[in-house]
Amino acid sequence: MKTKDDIRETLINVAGNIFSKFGFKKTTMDEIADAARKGKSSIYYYFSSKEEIFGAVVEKEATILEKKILNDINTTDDPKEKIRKYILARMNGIKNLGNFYNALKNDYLSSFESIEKLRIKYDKEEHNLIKKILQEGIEKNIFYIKNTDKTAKAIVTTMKGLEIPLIVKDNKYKIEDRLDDFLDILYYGICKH
Amino acid sequence: MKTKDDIRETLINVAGNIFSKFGFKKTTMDEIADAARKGKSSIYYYFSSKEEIFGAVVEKEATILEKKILNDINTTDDPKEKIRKYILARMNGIKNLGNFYNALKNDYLSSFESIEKLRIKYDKEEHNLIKKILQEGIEKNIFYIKNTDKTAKAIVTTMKGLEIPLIVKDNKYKIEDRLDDFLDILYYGICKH
DNA sequence: TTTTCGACTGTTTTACTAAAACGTTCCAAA
DNA sequence: TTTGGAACGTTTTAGTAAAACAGTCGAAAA
Repeated sequence: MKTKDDIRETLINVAGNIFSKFGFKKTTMDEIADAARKGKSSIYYYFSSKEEIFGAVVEKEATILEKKILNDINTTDDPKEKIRKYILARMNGIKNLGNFYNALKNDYLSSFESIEKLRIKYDKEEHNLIKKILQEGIEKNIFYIKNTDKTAKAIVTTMKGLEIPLIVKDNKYKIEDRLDDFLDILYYGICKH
Repeated sequence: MKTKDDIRETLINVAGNIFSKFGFKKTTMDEIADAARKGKSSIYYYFSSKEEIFGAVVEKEATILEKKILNDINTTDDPKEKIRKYILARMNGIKNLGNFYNALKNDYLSSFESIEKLRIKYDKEEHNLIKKILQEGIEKNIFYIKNTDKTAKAIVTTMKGLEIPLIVKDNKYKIEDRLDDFLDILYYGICKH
């Protein structure tokens, strides 16, 4: 017998499939209900609104991405390599999460408060993770960084810049091709020493 | 007596004011004509289409920005300082040019071919300018760079990332506050040496 | 000859409306 | 506890006639 949580999860998966295809606005509660073989109003027994079920979908995807990233960076001990793996995993994840993010943007120009809160939460986690890698690099005597907080901020912002071609759906853009040029600057800078 | 070119330029200025306020789509040829105290069809004596006069406006603004940038970076001989001045001038310029760029984006999702060509042209000029500064730095024994072309590409991409908060109109965002953290990484990297 | 513009053309946008679809609630049944 | 049919108020859509639009033309003014 299926528990309440099981059905909730099924609904999240079903809804996720439809949302990723049609975006938030063009997905109707009826469609989700039909695909889940339920009555439309039954969904309201599990979620209080369309926005809430969408938020649950996004949160699930983000959690999967986070796990994948953490897993990837733990395949190495070298902080330099960790940063590399981090950026690669993140960029590849963005391609998928970007679907949801974009779907939102195109539907409503302003996103929801609940999603915005999620974004801020993951931004903070991202910042802390980078910071941790940097500190690890300092301890291992590999990095020399005056202010890990500011440096992490700079790296995160730069990474967001790298992401744009992905979100704008520039298909010919290959991260791997450019990543090493970036890392080279990030690690060693351009000044003589 | 005003020459044809004089009137053309007046029209560009008048149109520029209106375009920057209302964007491409919401600006009508009648409005431009009225503001210039001309009949609408007279404008077609100077420009072949609405798109052409818009292109002329954008080109003029871009040229002004380019002059300002070139002027700024020539106030110093230090390549490091040149890059700093370049980014500052560029970012501040984007705030204004962003008006036009955004106006276009919000009106039509896809921009015009003619504007796209301009963008590509200025992207190339930007790349070459950065490359020139880098080479100057190498000659002066300040920079150590394996591949100036790839490095210039990396810097330009990073700069585009820095621009986003400006285009998204994040008013509290101050470039100056973060610029030096970026430059510190760009110049010296994060690795011990 | 160079420049201007009123009148015109075909197309696109707007303003309006009624009908359909939507998210959400309610409540009785399972 | 869980389900879904019916109903509610709101939003979106489809359709349409009128207005506004970009662009043309040819005659007149400079």
